Amino acid sequence: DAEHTFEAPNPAGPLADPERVGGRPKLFLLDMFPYPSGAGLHVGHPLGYIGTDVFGRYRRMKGFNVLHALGYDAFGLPAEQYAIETGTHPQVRTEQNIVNYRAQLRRLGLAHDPRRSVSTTDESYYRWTQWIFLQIFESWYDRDLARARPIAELREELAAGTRATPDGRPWAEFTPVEQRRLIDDHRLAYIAEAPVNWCPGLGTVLANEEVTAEGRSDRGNYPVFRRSMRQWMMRITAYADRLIDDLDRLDWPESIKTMQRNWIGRSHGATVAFTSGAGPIEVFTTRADTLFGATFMVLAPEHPMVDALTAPAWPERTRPLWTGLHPTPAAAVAAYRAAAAAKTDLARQAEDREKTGVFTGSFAVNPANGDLIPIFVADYVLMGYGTGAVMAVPGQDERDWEFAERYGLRIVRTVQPPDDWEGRAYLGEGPAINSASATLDLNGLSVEEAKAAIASWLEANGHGRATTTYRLRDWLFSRQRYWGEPFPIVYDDTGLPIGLPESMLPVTLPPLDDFRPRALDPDDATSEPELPLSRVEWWACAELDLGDGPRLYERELNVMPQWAGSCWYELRYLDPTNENRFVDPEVERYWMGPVAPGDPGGVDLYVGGVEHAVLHLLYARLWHKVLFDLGHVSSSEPYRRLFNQGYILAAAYKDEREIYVEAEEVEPHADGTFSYQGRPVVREWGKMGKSLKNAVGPDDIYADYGADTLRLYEMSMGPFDTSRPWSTRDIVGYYRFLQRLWRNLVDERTGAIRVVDAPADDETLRLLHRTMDAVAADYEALHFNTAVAKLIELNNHLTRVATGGVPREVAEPLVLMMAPVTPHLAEELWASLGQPGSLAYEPFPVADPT
RNA sequence: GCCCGAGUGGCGGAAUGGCAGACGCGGCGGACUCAAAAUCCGCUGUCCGCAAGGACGUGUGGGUUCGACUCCCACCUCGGGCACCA
Repeated sequence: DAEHTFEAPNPAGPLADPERVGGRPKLFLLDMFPYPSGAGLHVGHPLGYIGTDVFGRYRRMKGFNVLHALGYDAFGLPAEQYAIETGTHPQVRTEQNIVNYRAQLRRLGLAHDPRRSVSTTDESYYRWTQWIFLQIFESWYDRDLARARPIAELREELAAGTRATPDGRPWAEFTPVEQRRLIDDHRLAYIAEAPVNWCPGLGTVLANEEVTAEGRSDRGNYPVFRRSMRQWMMRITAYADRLIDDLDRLDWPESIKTMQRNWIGRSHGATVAFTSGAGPIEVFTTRADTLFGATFMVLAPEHPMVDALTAPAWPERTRPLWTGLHPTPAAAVAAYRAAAAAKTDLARQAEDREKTGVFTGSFAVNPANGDLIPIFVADYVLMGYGTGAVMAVPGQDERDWEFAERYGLRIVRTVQPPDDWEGRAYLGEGPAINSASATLDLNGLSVEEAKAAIASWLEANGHGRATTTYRLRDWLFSRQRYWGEPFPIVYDDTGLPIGLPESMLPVTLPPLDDFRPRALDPDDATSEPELPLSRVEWWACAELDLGDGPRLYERELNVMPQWAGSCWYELRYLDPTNENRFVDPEVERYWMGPVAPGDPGGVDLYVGGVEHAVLHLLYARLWHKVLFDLGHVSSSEPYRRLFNQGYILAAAYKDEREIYVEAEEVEPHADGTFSYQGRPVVREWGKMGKSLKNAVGPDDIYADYGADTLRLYEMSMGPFDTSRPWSTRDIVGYYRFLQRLWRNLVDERTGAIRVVDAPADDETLRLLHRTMDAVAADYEALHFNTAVAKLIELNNHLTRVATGGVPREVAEPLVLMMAPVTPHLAEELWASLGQPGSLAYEPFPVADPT
């Protein structure tokens, strides 16, 4: 039955077919699944899908049990934005879009297992997204064991006294609410009042990863404001080390690994305590060796100690430059803080990095030499990194040098620069200088030696210790929108969150006609988010029996971010109809389990664009690691091998207002210029899509040339990992090739097969075997463009020599070798050659070694 | 500024130490046709030459090697990522 050709058997569970699993090797192939946008597919979308399909078909012919499926990532802002633009409900819109996508993709002949095509918006899917959320909510990170554990175990340890409470009080003396708060503070999914990215234009807060360097929203390009709000967070920082270290075990492009490493931003250094009138001020530094050169301190404006450090009056002879002409330090600090708070990240960028700050009126003691050093507040120090305070060493830090110059602060070099050094702060290697006291002498030591020496001195004297900090922040996980997974969380009258029992899942998204976020002024930082789900009064407050009789609870009214569903979809592909578990453990072990010591396991090949380097690919790793820690999966990473396919680029045209015009309607001129509706436009190349108005739909291509030609063309345009410009004109060459191939094997007038049983000549045989070798190697290496070139060569040779008919011993392997790229044509030829059934599982031709 | 990646005909690209330009587009010429399309055959890096043939040629400059698109050094250009992260 052709309908079931590409159904991959599981070893267990509802899709089990142990006989067909047999002793075959397996291949789990995965594409980054699409958002089913209303605009439909363009020819750039399926490039990756075709590539994985060719590879999957090839491996199937090599005897592999291949799992290849495609689902839909349909929750989230893009789907909702589109629904708002078209005035249709997201539910309706999403269903229509998926139907449309399925139809368009079906024509491409992708060998997917249709039983496994899930949508993140299906109740049967997001029930498990909520279930996994609860697993995360009900877990904490045990730093000693470096893994997540069930929260119940933390409660037991606290109750038994084997783990101390933060303030040392016995657990039994905590009130029930205090106990819950303490537990909640340890959860991997937790609620916190924290600085977040508030985007009024989208009506929601956003994750750091969704905000551009310009301080605008990744989607829609609206301004984003830093603001403190109470939100759900995921404790991704607990996993920072493992997320970095385990990259070494992954077969991923080095560039993506580097991006993740940079995003996590691990720095080894030391925290050093400086004594002050308000108590010790902790700073983080990667250059503790320069401690003798710390001539002032700087705190972020939001630093909690700023108030306590603000002196009642200016010390005598404080320079006007330091006071900003304010009568008191308090006035100066208040004015500076107000100015800093009013700035968006955008404004901070626009200021061109000019360092500003204000003196607090108080001093700290440099522990190395006992010097009294002034304490400043300045916004070039960020509260979100390290301790939010720095020891300023202008001699060895460019930013501190700039600040010191501007405010006339002392500069002491503690590393000897080369003789010809004409620069300012010196960051390079050199012997330590000016770095000795009665108890410590670093002079003459190299940077590394000095770091080691001072680390032990700090530790021994109680002034500090070695520490590691990360740029990575916890993941902001709630959104003030409608079209997302509801949290499986309710609140009782304490206002503390309660995870719903598994029996109450799914918490279905209630129908809501007025799903739009309230229109807010995108530039108004002070506006408040409004939760669309709060409009559903019957739902927002629910009577539930959570074990102590029916009571009223408030539901969580935020929804999950669009990334939630994509954090685990590959696992659901494995066991899409399982109603008892998100995935059967045996099924997961079969498809994703580690195959050797040191192998993290995971999907065998994951193909997608580079744009998810620090979003989806980081979040999915986090979820997977939590599931691994809790024993729900055997693989410690979701994606063993990652491959970034290139993009299809297309010419885009901008008019004199810098606005893109419909590329299809642009007219080229003989002199190389272009015009649109009579006005001149300028050409550029960019990723095909709606925003550049340069999308080419697949339907015309299907109509003119057929799906096989489109597949063949996209695979031939260039290396799989390289972006390449679309050129409709070039397609005809591959169409001609397929026609030539057809005519070589089939008489066009009679429809009779042009295959002869006579043996092929030696030259043809040699070429055939060379081709079999090379094409297999190319498919294996994802070098589809060169595989096609070699098949064309073989066919061109046959066109020349086999005028009386093609020997069967050449025709059959040629058709089989074509099958991964052009399956429709190959199947037809295979049938014409008198072969029964599909060639999908025919062995791929193997070259005769002689 | 820092970190990646890439520069080869008119165009997309091939060759990863061994005949540079496979394969495709486009172009030129020819066959078939009343004609056109389709198809088939031949040519198509640049320069000199009627030709045979010769010289030059993989961003630029150097180096390693019997031999370099390929390896090394420096630079230029383009693309991507990060960017007050202490």
